[in-house]
Amino acid sequence: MAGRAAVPEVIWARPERTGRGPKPAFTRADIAAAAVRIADAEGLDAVSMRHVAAELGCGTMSLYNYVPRKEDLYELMIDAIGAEHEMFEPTGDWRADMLRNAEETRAIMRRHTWVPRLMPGVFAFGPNSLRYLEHCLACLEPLDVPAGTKTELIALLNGVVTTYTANDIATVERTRSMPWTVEEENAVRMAYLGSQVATGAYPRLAAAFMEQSGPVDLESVFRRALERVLDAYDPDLR
Amino acid sequence: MAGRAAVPEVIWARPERTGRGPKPAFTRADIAAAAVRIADAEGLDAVSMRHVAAELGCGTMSLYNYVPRKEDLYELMIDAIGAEHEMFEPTGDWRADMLRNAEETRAIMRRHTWVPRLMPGVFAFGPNSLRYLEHCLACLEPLDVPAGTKTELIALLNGVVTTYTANDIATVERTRSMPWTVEEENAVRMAYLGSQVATGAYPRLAAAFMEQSGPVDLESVFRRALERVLDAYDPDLR
DNA sequence: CCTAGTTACGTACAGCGTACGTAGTGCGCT
DNA sequence: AGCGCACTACGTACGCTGTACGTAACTAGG
Repeated sequence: MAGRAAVPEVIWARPERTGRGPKPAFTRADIAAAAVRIADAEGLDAVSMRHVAAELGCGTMSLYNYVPRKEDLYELMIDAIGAEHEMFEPTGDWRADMLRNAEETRAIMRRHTWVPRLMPGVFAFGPNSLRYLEHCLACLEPLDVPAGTKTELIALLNGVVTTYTANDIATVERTRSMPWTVEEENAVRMAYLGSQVATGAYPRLAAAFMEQSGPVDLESVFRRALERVLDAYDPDLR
Repeated sequence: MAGRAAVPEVIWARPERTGRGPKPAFTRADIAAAAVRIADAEGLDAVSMRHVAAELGCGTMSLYNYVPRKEDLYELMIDAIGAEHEMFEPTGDWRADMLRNAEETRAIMRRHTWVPRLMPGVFAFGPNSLRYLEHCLACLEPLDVPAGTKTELIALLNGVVTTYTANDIATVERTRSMPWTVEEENAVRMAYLGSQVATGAYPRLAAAFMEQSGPVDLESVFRRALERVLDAYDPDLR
C-alpha cells in the first residue's frame, strides 16, 4: 500500500521504480504524454485521473501508484512540454539566441493552450525544465553580467512570453466545450469594450482606441516587447 | 426562469437589475466581496457556488440569478480587487508613478495570493480594471510615445509583476490545506534542487548557485526588473 | 522458499457545477 | 384595479471529481 505522504514531497525526487514487486506498466513520460494528449484535444478540464487512466488503459486508482496527487500530474505535464524546446548550439549572439528561445516558448504555448493556466501553480523544476534553464545559461555565456542577472533576465523573458501569449490564447481555452466559437466570443467582448469606451468614462482609453487603425498585429507587438526587454539588459546600449 | 445563455456573454454587459419582480437581495459587489473573503481565508479551491451562497446567506441556486457561470464569479473577484488600487493624482514623473502602481499591484497580489492562478483565465476588463487602465494612461501622459506603445508598456509591467509575484506566493497558495508549512515545503524543494545541481548535469546552473551568497532579496530583484523594463521605454536613455 | 514490499484496482464518499422545476413577488400595462 | 409576466428564490437530482481504503496478485531479497 503506497499511501499519500503527510510530509512535503517533490515527485522528481521519487525513484521511478524500486526493485521489488511487479514491474510498473508505465513510465512517467507515458503518463505525462497521455495527460498532454487529453489536454490538447479536450482542454485542461478534461484531464481527470479517471480520464488519464482510461487513456493509459489502466484502472483509475492504479495511477496513484505513479502520481501521488493530481498536482503532481500537472508537474509532469509542464515538464513534458519542456522537452519540446530545441536545445540548439549557442551561436555566440546571445540576443538572437534568447529571441529564438522565447519564440519557441511561445510556439509551444500555442500548441498547448492550457500551459499558462497551469504555470502559476506548479514548481517547474523537473529534469526538462532544468535542462532548458541550463541551455538558456549557455546562450547567455557571451553576456558579461553576474549569473544572478542572467537568471533574472531568463525569468523576465519567460514572464513576458507567458503574459503576452496567455492573453492571445485565453479565449481559445475558454471556448473549448462551449457552444460558440472563439470568433463569436471575441466579437461579443469587443462590442462590450466598445460600448464602455463610448460612454466617455475613459477618455484616454478612448483616445488609444481611436488611434489604432485596423487590427493589431499581436506577433509584432510581442516581438517589440521582447526587444525592449533585451535592450534593457544589453551592456552595449547603456 | 433565467437560464444560462447559449451564446457568449460578458457579465458586465448584463444590467445589475431590471425593474420587474422582487428587488435583488445582493449587489455584484456583495457577491464579489464574499467570494474574495472566502478565497483569502480558505484558498481559491474553497470558493464554490455553495460556499459563496452560504457566506451570503442564500440558497446555492439563488446565486445563479446573479452569476450565470462560475467563471463569471472569477471575473467579479478579479475586478473587485482592482478597486484596491489607489488612483492617485499623477505627479508628472511617469517612471515614479508607474513604479508606484506596480508596487501596489504586487501588494494586492500578496494580500490575495489566489490572483495569479485566476488571471490567465479571465477577461479582465470590468469597470475597476478599466478605471485602473485609465489611471495608468493618465500617469503616462508625460511620456511622449504613441498610445499603442503605452498600452504595451502597461501590459509588460503587469506581466512582470504577475510573474515575479506568482513565484513568491505559489507555495503559500499550495500549502493551504496541506498538513505542512510553507517553510517545510520550500526546504524540501530546495534540498531537491541542491541534489540535482550536485549531480553535475547542470554545470552553469551549479555555477550560478555557487555565486550567490546568502538568501536572495526578492524585493530588490523585483524592483531591479521593473527598473529595467522602464529603462527600455525611457526616451531619455536611448 | 518465504515474506515483505510493490503493483493493480474495485468500491465508496464527500463535494463539485449546474439543469430543471416550482413557488412566491411586485412592476407595468391595460 | 387587477391581470399577467418577468423576476427572485431555492430544493432536488445528476453526472462528475479527487482520493481514502481494502483486497488480491506478483516478485525480488534474505
